[in-house]
Amino acid sequence: MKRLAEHLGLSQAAVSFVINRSPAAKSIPHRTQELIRAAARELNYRPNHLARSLRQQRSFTIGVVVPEISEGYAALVMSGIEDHLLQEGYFYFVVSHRHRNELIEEYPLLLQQRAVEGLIAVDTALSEGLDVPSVAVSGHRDVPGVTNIVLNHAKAACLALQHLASLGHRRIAFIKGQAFSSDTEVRWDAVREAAQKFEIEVKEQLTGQLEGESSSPLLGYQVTQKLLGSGEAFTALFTFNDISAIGAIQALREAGQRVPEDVSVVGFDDIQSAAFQNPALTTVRQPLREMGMIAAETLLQRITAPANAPYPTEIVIEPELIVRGSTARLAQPSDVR
Amino acid sequence: MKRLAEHLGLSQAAVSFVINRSPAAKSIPHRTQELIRAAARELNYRPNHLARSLRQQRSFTIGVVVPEISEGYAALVMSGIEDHLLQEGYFYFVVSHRHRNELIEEYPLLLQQRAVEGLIAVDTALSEGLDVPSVAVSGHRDVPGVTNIVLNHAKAACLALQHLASLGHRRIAFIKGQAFSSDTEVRWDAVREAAQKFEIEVKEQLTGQLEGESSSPLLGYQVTQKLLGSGEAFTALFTFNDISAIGAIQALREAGQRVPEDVSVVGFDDIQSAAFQNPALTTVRQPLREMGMIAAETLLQRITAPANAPYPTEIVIEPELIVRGSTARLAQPSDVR
DNA sequence: AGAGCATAGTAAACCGATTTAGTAAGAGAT
DNA sequence: ATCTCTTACTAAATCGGTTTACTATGCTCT
Repeated sequence: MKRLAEHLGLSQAAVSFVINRSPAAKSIPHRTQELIRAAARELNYRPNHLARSLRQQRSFTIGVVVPEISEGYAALVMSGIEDHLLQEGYFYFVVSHRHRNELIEEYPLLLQQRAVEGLIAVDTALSEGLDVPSVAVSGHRDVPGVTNIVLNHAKAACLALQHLASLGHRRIAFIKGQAFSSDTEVRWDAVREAAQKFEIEVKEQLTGQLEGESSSPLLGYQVTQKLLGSGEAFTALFTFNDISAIGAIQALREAGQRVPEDVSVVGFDDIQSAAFQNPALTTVRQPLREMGMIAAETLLQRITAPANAPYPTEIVIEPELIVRGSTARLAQPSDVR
Repeated sequence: MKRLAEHLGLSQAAVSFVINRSPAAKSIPHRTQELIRAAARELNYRPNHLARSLRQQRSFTIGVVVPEISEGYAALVMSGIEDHLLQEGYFYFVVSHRHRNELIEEYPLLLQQRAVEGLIAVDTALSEGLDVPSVAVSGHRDVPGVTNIVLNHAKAACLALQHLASLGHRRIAFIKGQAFSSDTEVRWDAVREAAQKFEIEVKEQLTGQLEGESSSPLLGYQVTQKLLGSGEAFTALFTFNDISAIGAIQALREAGQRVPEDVSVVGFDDIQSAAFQNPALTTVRQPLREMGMIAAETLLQRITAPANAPYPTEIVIEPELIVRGSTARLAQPSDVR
């Protein structure tokens, strides 16, 4: 920019006014403005965003914290976030912590050092004391300064169990999420409540839990093998997510159970490949992309709002049941009394 | 930092020397250093990364350009990139262009404005005239300043066709990638060459092409329907990627063909869910995560190397054939003469 | 005593922009 | 002729650090 100003024989200030169409530019005649713009184009001038951010104390950058990138869940949310963010002229940093606690603590601080104007945490518990507005997708802890975007888990559980109950299922097995997943606890509470409502017994031996960091179908496969080995019969299985449902179906098949004839399976999330499984997965759809978009939108609103303006602490998203081929009516009720 | 210096009764320079452990700090006695560090900890001082980047002309930031985030392909590569980058203290911006040309042009410029020290383009053609070192994953155009990371497509095609040929298949259908995908052309050339080698005829009516922006199995489903409608019989299908293979299998089934008994299907990529399809997908594995890591590693090496140092223009990655359940020996040779 | 050197710092320039406060020149009003 | 107002800018401060060049003090050696 210094070169530009010199080349034009003007001051940097004048150039800056014109380039930024700042109100101060009104005192600069049209002809000069044209000259400046032409020169900028000719010299291929692009303002240095760092310098601008430093001076204006506006970086137009936000930080996104996710557990890991490969996961269908985070990728979908990110794609929604990105959609809204780039459209509004913001860029974002992504960091993934792989559930390592020291990283979960450290990354938000590092991001703030990099002058992000806000944070979006996906399936990650944010600690207190952040200096910037934050949004937590699937956040359930009540942290000052954080807006939680949560699914209506009560409804989600009802949709799934109602569907299974209406097909005649009473002996239902469940797969809970990993302990570190934010939704695990809330969803499990919702499931138990819904089960009570539909008078379905939740048996200890028929509840498994995903274990392990990765998000591979293998985890669901292993838990399902355990459930099958418990000796308790079941005619339906409600899994924590679609990925584990895929593994579960594999395990059921290998044990000689047909899906959905012998065992119905309901997944969760509705990831892209859910529709193209064989059989296609019946699942509780979380609108992950939309949740990402809403997260970004909410965050930007909070960033541009006055510092002490009130903000929502929770935004509830409605789930939807997508019925496909992995659930079917129970042929002969197993629950004969 | 100004506050810190005042609070200590020292100059900013002294504080800076100590905080950064710069060589100039050697003239500052241990006791004072301790004092400074203690105060920094106490006041919870965190240096402003923008200011630092501006002065040092080092942002420790790189830009990653991808077609879209939801795709399994890009997500896997990104996860490899992230792994290496964060470990080395770099952060990165992600932008996705969704195959819109003006964005493909514009984003690298915007990223450079944001002072990225390098670019990684995933399945995206970089234009010439970039000011920073760049790496293109699956880049095939020869652009000055760009290191291409490419799969050995010749080998990939051989692996797949050799496998099919050894199972007795001669009438093989092919699904090419979308025109905008960087690998499409190179891979297709490799396939034709390999076909010649194994004396397999590549018939016009038995070659389809994916069409459409999205990366859903639906695309593969539609192309396969066309292939089935062509009237030409085939006993094997080699698809452009696993996603389309999944759709293809669906279409084959609906047309009454069993996989693998009637038609063998070979996919490409080996995405996570490939192993958990039913039947599990035989596929040519691209080590996408490793490719991402290598891309990041190469880029950082180039960034820290002297400006005019020589750099690799191409790094070739070897594919691997993963045989699973979607391919089988041909029961009765269809190619009776 | 004076030169030479190490020690312990500091003042000020600098990175590349934005922004505030101010100025010089000319026009119009009185 | 002088005052005021507008026009068309400019000088310099600023953002928050890093870095270069320099200084003041004390010690050692001859």
